[in-house]
Amino acid sequence: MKDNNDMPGHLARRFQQIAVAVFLAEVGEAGFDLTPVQYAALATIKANPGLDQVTLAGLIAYDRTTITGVVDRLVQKGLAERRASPRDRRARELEITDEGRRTLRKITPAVESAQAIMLRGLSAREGEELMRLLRKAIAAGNDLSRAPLRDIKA
Amino acid sequence: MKDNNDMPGHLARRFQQIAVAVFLAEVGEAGFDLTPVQYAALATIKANPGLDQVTLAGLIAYDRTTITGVVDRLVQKGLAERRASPRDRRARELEITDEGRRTLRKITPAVESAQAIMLRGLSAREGEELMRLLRKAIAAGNDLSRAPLRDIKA
DNA sequence: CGATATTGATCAGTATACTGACTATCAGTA
DNA sequence: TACTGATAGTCAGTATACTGATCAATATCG
Repeated sequence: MKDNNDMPGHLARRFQQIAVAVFLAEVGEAGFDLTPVQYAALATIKANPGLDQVTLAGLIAYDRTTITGVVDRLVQKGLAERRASPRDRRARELEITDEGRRTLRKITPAVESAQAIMLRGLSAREGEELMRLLRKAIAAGNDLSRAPLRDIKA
Repeated sequence: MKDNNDMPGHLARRFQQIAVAVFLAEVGEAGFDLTPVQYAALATIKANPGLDQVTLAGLIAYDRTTITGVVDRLVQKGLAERRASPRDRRARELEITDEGRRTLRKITPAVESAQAIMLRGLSAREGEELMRLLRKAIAAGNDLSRAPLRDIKA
């Protein structure tokens, strides 16, 4: 039988598990309580003020049913605001708060240090190559998950 | 600000997400209802008859609190058995059932096809290189998660 | 031997992810 | 305009993962 170590699926799970643990450890040591998912959502809200939840989900490849809870927690922590859209009464517009901006700014060193720690077993060249291969595999499989990455609609 | 695509953590999450979706789709089409996690656990039980839950968790790098539920579901589906250990009354010995063996045998083609689909954007050489780099990064970060990979105790 | 530490398993609580269903709303068309 | 289809958001239910706690049993050491 094939070993676990020959299964890309198993390696994917394991690497992700380590990535999350490292992120939480670094960010926690810096005094913040933010998950990788919450961080990415908050950074994306800041970069795209007023976007709705479906667009946010598409930009970071989250499921639309997951994004509800993530935004709930960002709002509850005072980092983001959710308000009804004036143009589409189904949609909610998302906005980062000043507190959210402050948090993002102060948390950045911890986030970048976490990304480095995840790759600490690899040389700089290998780290680049790993990211290139992941990007390529992900691009080819983007539509295979329920939550594909999507551009902002024109 | 750094793009998501430059963050190994984000790429890890995305690749894993696709890997799980592909696994469930392939296995589902083959007529089985087994998650990647359940599959790995069942295959490991088969390869190590009579092992206890902590050892199982270590062999596939699962958290010990997660393994309880996974084994619950394997038992509930009739694929594995959990019984008290005669040597250590705290421990549960795990055994695969005939039904579990049959399922493993019949599911293998779907599992292997899933592993191929995950890498379909890459050449064979690139796929090998991706796995090598993941293994290397994982080895260096093994102890950073709460559920590190562990050998069977001597 | 007895006190202490460790270990195997489980539980409660929280946070992703997903399936599938549902409501409200909007868009396009006959 | 009425009908149809699509879309935004949410909810209930299930399955990983983790934190931290607890209980029972074993191991270790003075």
